Amino acid sequence: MGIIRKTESVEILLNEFHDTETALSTIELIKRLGKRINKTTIYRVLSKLEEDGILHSFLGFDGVKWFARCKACTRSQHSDVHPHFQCISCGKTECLEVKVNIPKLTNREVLISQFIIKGKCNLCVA
Amino acid sequence: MGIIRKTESVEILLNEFHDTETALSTIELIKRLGKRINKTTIYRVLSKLEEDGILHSFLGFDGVKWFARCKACTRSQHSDVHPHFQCISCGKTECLEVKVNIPKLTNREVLISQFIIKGKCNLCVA
DNA sequence: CAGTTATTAAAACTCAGTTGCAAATATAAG
DNA sequence: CTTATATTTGCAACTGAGTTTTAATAACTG
Ligand SMILES: [Mn+2]
Ligand SMILES: [Mn+2]
Ligand SMILES: [Zn+2]
Ligand SMILES: [Zn+2]
Repeated sequence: MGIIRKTESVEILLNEFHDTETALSTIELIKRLGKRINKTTIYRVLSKLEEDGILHSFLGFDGVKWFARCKACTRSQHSDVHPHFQCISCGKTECLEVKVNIPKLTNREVLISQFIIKGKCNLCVA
Repeated sequence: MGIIRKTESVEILLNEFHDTETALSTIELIKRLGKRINKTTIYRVLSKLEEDGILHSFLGFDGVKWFARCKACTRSQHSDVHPHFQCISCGKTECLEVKVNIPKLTNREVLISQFIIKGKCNLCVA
């Protein structure tokens, strides 16, 4: 059950993602918006936006949840299966628009996969 | 600074991994050993064994930490860069002995990567 | 065995995320 | 515009994995 009503919280959160291509962690969003929106609401709106295919999420190396805008997903079809890149220097975390090769596994059914890469981003490589 | 002394805790924990090829979560290990070893000690010994290249770790989809035996790692060289498979039915989590293709990224330095796949294991596919 | 140093248990703590519930507000009906 | 109703929100309390602190204990060294 995704978003039904266009509330202020929904608009504020959508706006954060409107400005940027990079992913945002729940922590960062609470830091930015915690005075305007209760953290419970932030978590709830984010997961509703994910259900609606507007955002997708993944876990960073530290186990914190990150969200990023979807390109072409709907409520029924989530097609954002790309790797994510996390920079150890500046923290920037982004979607990598490349195809993931999921290895052929005999006798196993693959449902979801998550590929996360840690390193130095284009701005932080010396 | 890895393991220096052969203590009972170290032996008990190593023994858990000796029996099995599959990964074990910290949660499962605390459930199994929590009456014999304090959970703090479990966490500490596990991370020391990881430093020594005896175990390697990764985060499951729920953000819980899993550990598995290394094949050919040392303190200085961790070479366990394979995907991990987590079964949604039985919970079994295992190392996949296949090569991961890390996508070529321009202007970025790759340090670590984690690839985790969720699905149904060989025993649970109907 | 005795001295030194690493390791352990226990309890308190941290912190991301969740739950329950009453108050607030968006939306639709009249 | 006003009212009814169902969704959404804020707050406070909670959960649970993992960490920190400190004093006691056990492993190594000679
Ligand atoms: Mn993405
Ligand atoms: Mn493995
Ligand atoms: Zn960077
Ligand atoms: Zn299974």
